[in-house]
Amino acid sequence: MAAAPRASGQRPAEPRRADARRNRAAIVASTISTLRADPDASVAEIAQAAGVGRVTLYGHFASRAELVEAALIDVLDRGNEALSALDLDAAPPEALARLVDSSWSLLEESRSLLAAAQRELPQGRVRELHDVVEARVRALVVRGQDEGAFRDDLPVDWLLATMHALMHGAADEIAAGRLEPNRAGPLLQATLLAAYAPQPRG
Amino acid sequence: MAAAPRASGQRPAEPRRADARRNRAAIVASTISTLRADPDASVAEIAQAAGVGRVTLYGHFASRAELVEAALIDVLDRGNEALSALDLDAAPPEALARLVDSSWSLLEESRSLLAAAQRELPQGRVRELHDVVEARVRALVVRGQDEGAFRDDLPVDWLLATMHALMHGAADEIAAGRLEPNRAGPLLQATLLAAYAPQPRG
DNA sequence: CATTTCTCGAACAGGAATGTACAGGTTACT
DNA sequence: AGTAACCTGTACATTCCTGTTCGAGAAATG
Repeated sequence: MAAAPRASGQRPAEPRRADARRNRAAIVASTISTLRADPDASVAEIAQAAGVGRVTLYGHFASRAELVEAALIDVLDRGNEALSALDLDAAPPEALARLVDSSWSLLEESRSLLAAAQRELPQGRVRELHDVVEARVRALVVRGQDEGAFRDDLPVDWLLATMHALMHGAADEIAAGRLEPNRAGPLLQATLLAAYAPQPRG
Repeated sequence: MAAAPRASGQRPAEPRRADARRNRAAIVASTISTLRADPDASVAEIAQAAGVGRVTLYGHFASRAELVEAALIDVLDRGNEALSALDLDAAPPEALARLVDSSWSLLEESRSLLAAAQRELPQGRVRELHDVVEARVRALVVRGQDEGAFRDDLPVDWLLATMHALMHGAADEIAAGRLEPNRAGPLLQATLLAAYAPQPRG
C-alpha cells in the first residue's frame, strides 16, 4: 500500500523523512512565490513550480485552503522574527521608521498570498493569524501616543489601518511599475511620520 | 430568426426598444451591487439579481469582461459627475477635504468591481478609464503644491497613491466591520491633510 | 393588429480546477 | 540489504463557469 504522507494540518514538526520535509518546505516556498506572480495560480502550477507532482502536494496538504494557510503562517513567522530582531525601544518616530523599513518589503512579497488567503480561508482567520504581529505594532503606536510623539486625536485602530493601507498602496504602485522598489521605503516613512505627527489643533 | 439584441461594445445610446434599455440598465446596476457583495460572483448570479435570464444578459454583453467594463464605466461616469458638481477652487486643503468627502463613499461601493476589473480587463485598461477623473484630482494636488499648501518634497504620483490607498483602507475597515461608515470621512480628512501638509524640514 | 424586437429556459460544448484512486518506481532510514 | 515511507504519472469523478444554440413565447412599436 503506497501510504501517502499524512497531511498534517496541525503540527509541522513531526519527525518525518528528510525527503518529505524538504518537499514540504519547497511547496510552501513555491506557494508564496507563485501566488505572488499570479494570485489565481492553480495547485498544479504551484506543484510544478515546486518541482513536485501534484499528487505529492496533496499528500502534504489536504486542500488548497490548507496550503494557503500554511504559506501564510510561514510568512508571518518570518515577519515575527524580523520584528523580534528589531529594537523598538527607541523614540517612537525612530522606531516606527525602522519598523516600516523592515516590514514593508515582506508585505510586498506576500500581498498576493494575503489576498488569496482572504478569500479562501474562513472569515476572520487571516486576522486571527495576524494578531501576534499586530500586537507588537499596536504597542508601539500606543506608546507613541502616550509619550506625545504620535497624534492622539485619532483612534489607534485607524492609525494601524493607515499604516496597512499605505504599505499596500506602495506595493500596488510597485506592481504596476509606477514606483521603483527602493524608493518605497523613504516615501512610506515620510508619509507615515507626517500622518502620525501630533496635530497643532485637535 | 430570433435576433439577439446587439451586444454593443461601443455606443450605449442607440435607440433601441424601451424594454431592452431598461434591462441593460438593470444588468449594469446588478453587476455593481452583486460584485460588491461577492467579487467572484458568476454571470449567472448577476443575471438573476438583475431579474433577467442569463441568455438575455449575453444578448447585451458579449462577455464577462465587457460587462465588467460597462459597469466600471458607469461608476466612473457618476464619479465624474460628482466631481463636476464640486467647487474645487477653494483653498487646497478645503478643496481636498470636500473632494475626499464626496469621493470616498463612491469608491467604497465600487471597490470590488474595481478589483474584478483589474484582473479581467486587459492590462492598463482600468487606469486608462480612470485617467479622466484622475486628472482633476492631480490638478488639485499640483495647485496645492504650487501655492505652498501641500508638501513639495514628495512626488505628485505618490501623494495621489496615498489618497487612493487610504480610501481603500477605509473601505476595507468598513467591510470588516471595524469601522462605522459615517466615521470614515472625518478620519480620512484628518489623516490626508496631515500627510499632505508641508513639512518643517524637507 | 401585425411585425419586429426582445426575452426565456433548457440544453449543449468546452474548459479548467479540485480531489481521489491506483500501481509501480525511488529514496531514505536501520 | 531490506523495509517502510515517500514520490510519480496517469486517469477519473465532480463541480463550476463561460459562451452559444435553439425554438417558442411575450412585449413594444408603428
